[in-house]
Amino acid sequence: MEKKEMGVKSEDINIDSSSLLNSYQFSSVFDFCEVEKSSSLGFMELLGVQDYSPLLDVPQLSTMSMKTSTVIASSDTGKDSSEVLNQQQPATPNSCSISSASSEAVNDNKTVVEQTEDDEEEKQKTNKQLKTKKTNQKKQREPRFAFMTKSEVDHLEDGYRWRKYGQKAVKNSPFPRSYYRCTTVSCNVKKRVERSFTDPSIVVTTYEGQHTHPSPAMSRSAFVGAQIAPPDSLVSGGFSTNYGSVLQGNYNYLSSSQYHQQQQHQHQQLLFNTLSSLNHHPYNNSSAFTQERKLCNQVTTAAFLRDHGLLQDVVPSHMLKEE
DNA sequence: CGGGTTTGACCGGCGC
DNA sequence: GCGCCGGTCAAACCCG
Repeated sequence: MEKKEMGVKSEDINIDSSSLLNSYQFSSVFDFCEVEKSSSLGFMELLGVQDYSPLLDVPQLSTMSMKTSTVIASSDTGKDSSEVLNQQQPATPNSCSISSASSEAVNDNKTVVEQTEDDEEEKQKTNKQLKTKKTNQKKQREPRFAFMTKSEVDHLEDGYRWRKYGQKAVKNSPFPRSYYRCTTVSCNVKKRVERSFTDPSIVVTTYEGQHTHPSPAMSRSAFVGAQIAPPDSLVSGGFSTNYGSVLQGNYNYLSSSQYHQQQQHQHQQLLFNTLSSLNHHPYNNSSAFTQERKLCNQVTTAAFLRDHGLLQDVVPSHMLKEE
């Protein structure tokens, strides 16, 4: 199948709909998330947007997001819609892109039934068949969140411990894709890491699922006294990433809702750091990039302003006022 | 020796 | 049905 140039075209977005300023800001999220409208709503939740229901009734919004979605999806039609940022090519070489995808039920049924056969090969075959039968029902995917990050290293430190379980060559790309699983037992979060081949300085990290536990770095923090550590300090509790320091603090004794909020905060922090790094992209003098960066900033501003009490303390004012 | 990585094989989904 | 491709498995290997 012929691969089509993908990307968010600025001209596809009706940015003159001033009467829909609020909607426009959200539509930017949709556009930059490069996801379908429905998936974008998951992203709204991620960003802490409580009430986005009015947006569903904005025809222009729907049109815009669907339009973009079509552009993105056109390279590989019929693909699993939950696979949003699995792009052979990034949206545009310089665009920032944060993707989210959601799916309903989770099927992590991987039970392998014990066999009493003596023949090893036969046993393995049978196991595989059973496994196949078990997972016969349409495989459901965990929610996914993708980040495009400008970074020298492929595997970005995010505070969790990962075990690599596979690596595959990516079609049309000289860079392989690595598959990681969270090492914590009973936590089936996965992550995919690949480098954009049109802009090798950008790493696309896709998280699948939600951690069922605090990050080890956080636990250490709690263990040594849970003090707020200076940024970029690993030993004293916080942890830094290649794209900036990620939140630190006490993860012990959190209620589930608090923990959920913390996780959300962490995602937001990752998002923020990603956008920050893109703000200093060397190629950001292109008009297309500037245009999209403006949108990005609006997106973050809009989303962050809706985050009552979580992010205002970490978002520098110049980021909020920029452009 | 335990935990992580590498890598070829395998499997399921999908398009033709 | 066949081939391609993304995702996963698991044996072999590596390393502290």
